Amino acid sequence: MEEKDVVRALAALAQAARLQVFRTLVVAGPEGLTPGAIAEALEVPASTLSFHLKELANAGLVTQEREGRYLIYRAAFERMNALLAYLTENCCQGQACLPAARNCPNC
Amino acid sequence: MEEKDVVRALAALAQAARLQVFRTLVVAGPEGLTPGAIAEALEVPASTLSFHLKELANAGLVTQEREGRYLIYRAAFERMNALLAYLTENCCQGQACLPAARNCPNC
DNA sequence: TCCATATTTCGACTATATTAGAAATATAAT
DNA sequence: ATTATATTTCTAATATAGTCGAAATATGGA
Repeated sequence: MEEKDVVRALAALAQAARLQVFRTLVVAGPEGLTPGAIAEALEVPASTLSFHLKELANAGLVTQEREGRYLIYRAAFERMNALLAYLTENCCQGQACLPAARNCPNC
Repeated sequence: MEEKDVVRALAALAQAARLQVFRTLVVAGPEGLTPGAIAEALEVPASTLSFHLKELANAGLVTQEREGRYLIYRAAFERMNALLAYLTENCCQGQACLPAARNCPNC
């Protein structure tokens, strides 16, 4: 992941409303969610949500797919992996800086 | 780490100049660096750098200590750990999303 | 074809962030 | 005391981001 992309991904997550949207999509998992469902869950106007989803999509953190009349947004887990990998490698260099093993039940 | 703090930390890193400053401090390690040294390395005006260091400090990602005539800034590794822990726990839920083990030579 | 629903785009506005020179402050050296 | 160096704070300007109603677009169903 290039530094430019890292900054874009960080910026996409560095906003309360957007972080919530992303977290909601993470919880939803591979099924994804429609903007309508997200808007209802987070009580945010459709046009505002659309703006934030676009930001997340531009950063590569969510994907969009049309399903008939609906759109389905999904968290892009690989991209999030890549972001975490970059931060782990470049922002903790030489330090004991790997909380993952301690904090994640899956490992 | 509270969501509010997570957003602040992400915002602090979500800016090219600041991410570079932070990475430079990470590379410098526990010794830290003076603003003068950082300014020279990154070729950024003193007042601009000062602004960015303050942002990083407000986010808890760097610490400041006075050493005589100089100030020494250091990366706050624990805080970075906490940020990574939050992202790992909350933004990858239930997914194979732990690149740390794969990417870090220390584990 | 016409209507209803889902969602985005547009537009105008407000708010926040970034930049960098100049002035102020802190400390050390002479 | 005075001067020099390191750094921050101030200030004013520019630039970027966020909000949301209204209008536009896309699709499915009657």
